[in-house]
Amino acid sequence: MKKLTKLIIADDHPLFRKGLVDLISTISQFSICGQADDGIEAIDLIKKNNPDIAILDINMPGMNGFDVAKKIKSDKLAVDIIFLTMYNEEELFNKAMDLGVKGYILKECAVKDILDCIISVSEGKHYISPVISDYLVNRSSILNINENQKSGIDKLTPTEKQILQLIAENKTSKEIADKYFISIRTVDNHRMNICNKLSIHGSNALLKFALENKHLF
Amino acid sequence: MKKLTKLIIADDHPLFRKGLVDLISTISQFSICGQADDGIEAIDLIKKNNPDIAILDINMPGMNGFDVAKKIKSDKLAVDIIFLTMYNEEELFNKAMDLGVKGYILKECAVKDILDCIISVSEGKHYISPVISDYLVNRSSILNINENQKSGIDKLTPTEKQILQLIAENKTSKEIADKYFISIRTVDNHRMNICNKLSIHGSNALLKFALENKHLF
DNA sequence: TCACATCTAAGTATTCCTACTCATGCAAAA
DNA sequence: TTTTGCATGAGTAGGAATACTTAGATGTGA
Repeated sequence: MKKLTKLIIADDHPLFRKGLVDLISTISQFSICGQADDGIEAIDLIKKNNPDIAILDINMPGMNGFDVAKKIKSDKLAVDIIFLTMYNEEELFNKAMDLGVKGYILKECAVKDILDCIISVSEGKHYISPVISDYLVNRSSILNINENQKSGIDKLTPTEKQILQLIAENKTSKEIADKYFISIRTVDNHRMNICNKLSIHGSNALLKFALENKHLF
Repeated sequence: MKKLTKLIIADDHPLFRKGLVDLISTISQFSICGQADDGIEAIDLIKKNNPDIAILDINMPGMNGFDVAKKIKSDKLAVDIIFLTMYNEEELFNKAMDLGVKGYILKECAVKDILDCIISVSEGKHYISPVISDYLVNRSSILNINENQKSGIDKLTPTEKQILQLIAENKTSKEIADKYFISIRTVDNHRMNICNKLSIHGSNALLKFALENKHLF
């Protein structure tokens, strides 16, 4: 016999909430012990009903999902969090990860995925929306389009790439020069040539570029 | 009736390869049309046998998995790639994503996960090892330990956080000063105070910190 | 052989950031 | 009320990166 898992749901769209409730109700293992319109209500419900899992919409009036997750963390409430969101932005996803969220699914996901997520989390596992995986993957194609065409790392010579690598590793021009037994002025010239080839300008432009794109070379 | 999916396997550990072959052979849908000891052999096999999926170990002598994936991409070979690796490092994972790899699993994964991965990819979907998801999630705890205790962003005043934010957005001290109608010297002082509170030193140290940690504030 | 790319190096100037010290005004807390 | 924290501003110094120019050495391919 399965252990009963108690859930609360917080979402400011009543219709969506109803759909979710209906979906979860089809599984006898789950019991919904509360529904909230916003984050503040959600926190109240969690403290009152002590659910195992809280399904939180990120975008809510007043306290949003992140605020609720922070509150749960700071108050050390024993509840696992699932974020349910419309946005698949990397920033949001990373923030959620940093808050220790157990599940992260997009509203556009298939019903099966949403159920899978709740089941996984109820079993103590993590679950991240397949679309997010796809997103992480597809990031490559976007990046490749942007960067193969726009930034043209391809245009760099081997030496230039090597130097760019070291810049990304926090090395100064002097350190690079010492490492290869060449003059700082040579490194300077390479830096300038790289800047020109990549069409980047301004203070510390190369460092910024190198840090943001080091996964590409 | 299911369509037959042809695979090739490249791994420099014969024993592991045998285990994998035996595992895959239990599923009639799959047919292994080649095995390779290293990357060069893998490329040959792919060109000769035209498989649907190539399962590549990242760590191989000569051409490694990344080299093979690059070659596949540059030669526009119509084969989906699954990376099978011992290392769950974020850098490697991100690089794999950027190469358009369809599946990414760790050797430590359960047999079921490995099969799930192959099946998913054969169905045209992506599959990323659950351990990687866990890794992405657990990164938070590591980060939180490292950064709540070590870096102490908490110690910063609101103004200092605001300035740090702008630094992360590529603003120079002058731009920040202009934006808030304050003197550059004031911004300078804030920068120095931030550096001291975070115990960071060196050229462009703040910019580096801001870029690497902007997801935290 | 000639042209071209690349690596090497130096000159000069400017801007930006770091580092440290000193000082004033304000508001909240002790 | 005095102290403390914070925001504000300036002086001075030096290190580092950008920006632009010129130029010798080397190797490759046409």
